[in-house]
Amino acid sequence: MIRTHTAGSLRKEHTGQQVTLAGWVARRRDHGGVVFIDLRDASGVAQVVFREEDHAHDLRAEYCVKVVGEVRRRPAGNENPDLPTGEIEVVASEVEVLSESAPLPFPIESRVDVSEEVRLKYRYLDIRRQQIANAMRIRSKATYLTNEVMNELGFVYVETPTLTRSTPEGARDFLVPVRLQPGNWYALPQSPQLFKQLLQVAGLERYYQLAKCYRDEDLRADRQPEFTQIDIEMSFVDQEDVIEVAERLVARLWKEIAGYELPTPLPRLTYAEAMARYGSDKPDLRFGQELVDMTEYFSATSFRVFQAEYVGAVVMPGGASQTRKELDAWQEWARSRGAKGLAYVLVQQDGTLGGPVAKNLSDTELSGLAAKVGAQPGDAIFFAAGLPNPSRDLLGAARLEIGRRCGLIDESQWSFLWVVDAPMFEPVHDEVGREIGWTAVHHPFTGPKPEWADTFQDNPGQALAYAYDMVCNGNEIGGGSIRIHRAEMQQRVFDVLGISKEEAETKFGFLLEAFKYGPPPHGGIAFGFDRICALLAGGESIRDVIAFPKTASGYDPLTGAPTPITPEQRKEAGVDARPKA
RNA sequence: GGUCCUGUAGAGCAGUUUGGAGUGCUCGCCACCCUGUCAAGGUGGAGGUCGCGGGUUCAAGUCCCGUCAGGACCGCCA
Repeated sequence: MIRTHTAGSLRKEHTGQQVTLAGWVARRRDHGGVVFIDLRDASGVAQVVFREEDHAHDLRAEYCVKVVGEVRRRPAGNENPDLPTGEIEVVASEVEVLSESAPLPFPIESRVDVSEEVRLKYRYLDIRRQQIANAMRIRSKATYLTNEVMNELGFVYVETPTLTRSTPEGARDFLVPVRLQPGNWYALPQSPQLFKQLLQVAGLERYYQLAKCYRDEDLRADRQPEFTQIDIEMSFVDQEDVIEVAERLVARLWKEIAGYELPTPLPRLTYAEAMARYGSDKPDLRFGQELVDMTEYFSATSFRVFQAEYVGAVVMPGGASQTRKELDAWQEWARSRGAKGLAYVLVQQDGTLGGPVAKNLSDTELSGLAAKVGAQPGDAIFFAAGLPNPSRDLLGAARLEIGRRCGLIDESQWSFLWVVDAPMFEPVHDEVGREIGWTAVHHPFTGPKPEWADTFQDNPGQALAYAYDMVCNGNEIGGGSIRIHRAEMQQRVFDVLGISKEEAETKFGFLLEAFKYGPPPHGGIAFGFDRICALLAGGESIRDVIAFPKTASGYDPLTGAPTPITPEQRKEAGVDARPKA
């Protein structure tokens, strides 16, 4: 090594030692006769002092330098208690510029926000910033811990192919042309789902992998076209076994990285309960404002809007003092989510009820309303009425918006839970809204809960899946299920989904074939590793914990990918080859 | 596919409502001064395709149309 010490490790115990440091010029404070340089390397920062004969005047921000000097205690009164190395400084006797830096496209040592686009274009500079570097280290630590825990629990790490077969279900595939077989295409895996089940047939019993997954769908703040899952599958288990492994993994990650003791076993909500109380299948339990079911309360109402299959309410504390403009903005907000609007009643300070909806309600309805929904004087009550699912979705979204706007969410808190007993199927609608069949909520290999094993096909809308999602602070961070391992049951699921024997054979034939050879009962779970890291790093976006992320249009500002290909590449790749009929 | 927000010097912004000279702020950059700073300080200076194209107008950063890029959301993501 061209250095003898790292900058951030120097302490007063090193006083008197001759050291050689190597790193970057983080800051320069030039007083003419004396120049201070904050020298940064991966370990931290140390102050280097230059006297006028040392030519430090020409050093600039982010020059890469080697410095030889003597560690000494800072003169009394000049210590910096804010720095770990603040008791000492290095008096430079020699400085060598290892490489110069052009003027920076954005400041590295500063707190100002820089647009993400510029940061991503110069991501290598962005990662020099402490916050991003820290996020990278947190992710690294999470990777090590995951491997540690899974190893301790006896799991076998298996890598599965990233050039594989296109699966017509689910998300859009990224496709890769195959030069050796023009007209045929690989797909990048949306997840290793089928492989991990095959590994159960293979008898490995406990499989895991940090798996890259690829989905060609529109992006969001928490979605990238390529992302990483902690993928886990186990044989001879039921739901409790998978949940226990999942909790041990997550508990270790949060304990070692966030210093948080996971309160295991985690609380559980059924899907139905989560939807009824929070209007979400991934409720954020860090605040209250639960939904109130008002269907019964308004069962005899003469107000047309509330003569609906479902009427629900959510309370906004202090919401009665909103201006007309703010209340109109809520309507606009609801319409932007596809709703007709968001009915509201304002509870005035004297307890009387105001707002356009109030005059449509009877005296009886008005008199008990505030008490029924738990509203105090000064609050606003929002209502949604109509079909249960979209109404609850709207109220659930309103609840989150209320939580954010009213500052009800304690950001220092962690809230974990399981959401279990999700429906197995949901109806498929045609263009005019008629139900024309069923689709799997999870995927077609998800088993029914034991009590639905024999009857799910008779009542697909009611049947519950043997599935579980882990939720943290309103984010689904992992989800899994107990799989179907019997051909007979799988066939009944395909029947419900309207998948013919021939179709199933074409799409999943290799899995069904494998299941002829003594498949063990099995189940598993997959965690969104990027989201977990983002939560642990305290970031808003998973882009913060991905070294080289892409923008919302799938563009990489650094490399410029994706790019056009040359006619030669196009020809050779066989992109335009006609498949044999 | 849809809705909304944003685009002005290397970075972060103001200016756009009510059209009138590229008008301004903070940081950075360059030169000089400065021996105890740590977001150092001081003096001076450079730096602009107001995203791009078109239109209206005597005149457009500002108004209109289109387009591109970034962000957020809906659809989508088994």
